[in-house]
Amino acid sequence: MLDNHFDPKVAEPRIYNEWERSDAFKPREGDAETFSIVIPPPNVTGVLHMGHALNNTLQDVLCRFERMRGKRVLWQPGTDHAGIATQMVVERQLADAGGNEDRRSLGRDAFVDRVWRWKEESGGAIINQLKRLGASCDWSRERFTLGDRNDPDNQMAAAVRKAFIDLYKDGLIYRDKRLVNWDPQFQTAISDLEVENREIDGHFWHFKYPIAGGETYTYVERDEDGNVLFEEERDYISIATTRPETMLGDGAVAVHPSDERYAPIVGKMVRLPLADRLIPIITDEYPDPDFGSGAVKITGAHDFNDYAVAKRNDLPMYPLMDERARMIQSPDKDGNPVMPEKYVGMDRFDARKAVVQDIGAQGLMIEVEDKKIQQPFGDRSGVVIEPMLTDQWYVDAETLAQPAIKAVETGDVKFVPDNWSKTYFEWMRNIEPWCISRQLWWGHRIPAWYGPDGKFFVAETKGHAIDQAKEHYGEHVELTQDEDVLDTWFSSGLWPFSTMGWPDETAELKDFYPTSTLVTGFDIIFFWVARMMMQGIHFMGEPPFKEVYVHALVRDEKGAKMSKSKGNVIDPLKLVDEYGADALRFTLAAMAAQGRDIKLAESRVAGYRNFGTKLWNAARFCQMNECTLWEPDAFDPLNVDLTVNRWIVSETAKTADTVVRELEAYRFNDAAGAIYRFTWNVFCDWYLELIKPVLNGEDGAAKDETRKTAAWALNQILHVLHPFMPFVTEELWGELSEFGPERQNMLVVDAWPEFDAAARAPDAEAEIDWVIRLVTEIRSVRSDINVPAGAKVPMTLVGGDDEAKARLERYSDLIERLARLESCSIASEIPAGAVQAVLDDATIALTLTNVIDFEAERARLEKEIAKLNDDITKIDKKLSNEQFVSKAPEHVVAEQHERRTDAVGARSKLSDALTTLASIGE
RNA sequence: GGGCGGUUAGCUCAGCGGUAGAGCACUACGUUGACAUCGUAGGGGUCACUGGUUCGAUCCCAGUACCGCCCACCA
Repeated sequence: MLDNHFDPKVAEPRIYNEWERSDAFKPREGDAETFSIVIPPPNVTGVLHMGHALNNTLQDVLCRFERMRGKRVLWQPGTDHAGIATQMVVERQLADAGGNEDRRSLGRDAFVDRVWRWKEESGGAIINQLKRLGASCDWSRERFTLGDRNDPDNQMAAAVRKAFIDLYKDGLIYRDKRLVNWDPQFQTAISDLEVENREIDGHFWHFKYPIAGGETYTYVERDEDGNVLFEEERDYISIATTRPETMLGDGAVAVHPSDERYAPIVGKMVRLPLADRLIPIITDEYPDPDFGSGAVKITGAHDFNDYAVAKRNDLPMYPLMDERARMIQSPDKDGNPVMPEKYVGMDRFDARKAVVQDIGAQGLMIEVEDKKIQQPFGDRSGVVIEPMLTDQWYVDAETLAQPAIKAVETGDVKFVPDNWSKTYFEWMRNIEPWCISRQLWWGHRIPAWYGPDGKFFVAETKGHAIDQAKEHYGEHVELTQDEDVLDTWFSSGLWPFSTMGWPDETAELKDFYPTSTLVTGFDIIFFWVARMMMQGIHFMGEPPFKEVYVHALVRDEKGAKMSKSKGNVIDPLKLVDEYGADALRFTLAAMAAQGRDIKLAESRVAGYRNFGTKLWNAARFCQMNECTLWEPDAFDPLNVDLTVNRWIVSETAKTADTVVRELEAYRFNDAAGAIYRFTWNVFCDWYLELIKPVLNGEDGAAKDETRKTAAWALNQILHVLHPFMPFVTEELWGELSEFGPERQNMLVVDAWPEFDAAARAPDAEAEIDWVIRLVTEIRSVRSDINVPAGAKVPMTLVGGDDEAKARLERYSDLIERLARLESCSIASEIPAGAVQAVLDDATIALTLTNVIDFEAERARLEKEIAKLNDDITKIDKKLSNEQFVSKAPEHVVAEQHERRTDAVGARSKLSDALTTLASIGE
């Protein structure tokens, strides 16, 4: 006998172990259709958050669904080494340890070893957390983006090397010196995507750059019509900046060619204050005459715009800072120092203060404006990014993007919902070269070796590089490997095929690539989806997935992004502890409508926990009534006789169809809603109530059939609900099944129910629907006029067609029970003093002489009548509109007529009742 | 500056050219042998605003107002 509650804490781990032990998550054998998903690999040292919970729940729903449908399902799991993020954690650990150790003092090998140890220590955590959620990944295939460090054949690393070398050979990877986003905290380059622009409070300093030789000019400011607003003699040009320290590296001052204010001095030199160099005033399209003074200082080596201007105009670019953003000396083309000695070694922000002060001291400060300014921050480090001129490795993303764009344009790859393809196109069509080198230690080292003169050789191994070098130099030379590692996303981009054994031609690749679906949040469309598309198409010849289901991001109840600093993080594991994994999963699925974000309210989780309990108790009821003898082969749902059984078979089939349809369209919420409503509002609320008299009655064919049907319907529920609530359904399946020797399998691998169209029984649906409506109507009336819940009253059906009468007779026992009636009968006259309600064209009369509440009854009737009047008025308005009658589709017009007839009929009956009531009341 | 979403019941959200829905919360009643993590009944919405298309608009179109997100080099 089942307990009266399901205890997820005990049952879930046990069930999960059983699944794993039975290899339920491995792709089944055979040649059935395949279905594959690669997991978005979580950071190896990460902790499961709500985003993972949603992402993996949805993947698991799909995998379990398809597995039950008989497909060979591979859900490929694994973790990502997450270069910067992980290195950062370990560096912080060193710092927190309080010793003098840091990354540099440890040295590369020792540090990397430290990170590996941290990975080994914490790397299992997130996997175990995914298991607690119920994720049905094939864990025997777990992969790590860095591979296994003890494996000399490390295939994941081989895949990365091969990808790099092939792209290099194809001219799609190159080395270049250009301005990159430099993170002074981590001392590495980062890609555009890892930069977060934030608006902060800053200042806008206005300086004077004196014209060389003390020359002056007439500065004239005009309005739109050319009228002079302001005019003065100046011996300077006014420039404005939010970053004064960069002025030390200015190469010119630029003005717009059309800017007449500065026309007199274009081509002249200004004296750069502090640095005491002469720089030219040039024209360029870049400056906006309406912004600031219209004159822009050009610091080619520390600003992306200025870099472009400097390149166009062949201006010198002076690097001003080192890797930690401390000011450094830089020579000009004649070898003279550019940086005044006093600033050398200063931090950039200290230098800023010093420059501002020194400019002021020289009387060259015009004003300081407080201003909101956009500043780039490293998304991991949180420090201001410094544009720096460095040598880096780049991927020619533009070339790789073309087929990736085309694949989506042609529909080979579909985004669901489709509007995300716009976001994808927008980015892909404007893609910039992808900087893939990182000055980190944790990652795949770049397979390039340098000769003594800086010439590099890209090769699989050092040996091969040396061979190449020998050919190049004509003699053996010592080579040193590039110090840098690759951007994490370079290896993540290979994930759909590297995890399946690429570059080897494996059976897995043949069977499971391309994958069926990618399930991901929209925040990594650029980072990951785009890169997988580019690399997948390039290396495998076809896109890595057929569909990309993009789900929402989980927010807190107020819609704020969950973040540790806000303290609004809801820990999915706490919810699992409290409500069970099934409840959390169901909540996430039910809320996965295709919007932008999911605001999670804990009350929903509690609600779905209750749903699990409801199901549990329904099963318990079935068990008590011996509805557990399910022998699917021996029972044919199409062959049941009792209307109520034919009805539940029909409703079950309808629901299963809906769930399939909705899941195939990724409408998880609709699928979840359908099975929820069926289970609770149809099976529990009505079917079980309707069959109680049969189950409590005498043994016989009817009881036997009903037991079997109930068991069957419950079984269908367990199957259809399993993808959403795998634990409780598996537990019930185990508890209620009679395990014969031939039925050893668990629900997780059992077959999804197939339904014959013949399972649908419209006549049974109509009949039971009538009973339900009748009972509901009676209950409603009773409640409205305050009939005590325990009071049993006689009911009489007056009027109505033969079918209604027949139904009443057929179900009188049931109706009496469910509506708490003393009796029900059929009469041609309404009994005196009866309370009346209308069902179709029949009148329901309740005789309650002793218990009637006249006032309540009058109020009830008046309200009903008013409502009907309202309806009728609305309908009349429509029907009297010629345009409506002539233009609306026939069935709509007919429906209005029908509704009017019904309403008028009901109104007349209720009006009569009101009149009668008035006469009694007096 | 571009782009994309959102605005529906107290809250969190579905829906969608033809009588506005769910969960939670709320109210009343209820110890009917599955279930109080429950049952029965009920209250609650001019579907942001303004125009347009249409016989008919919460739904389609345009605009407005708020809110949110993404992208972008205004020094």
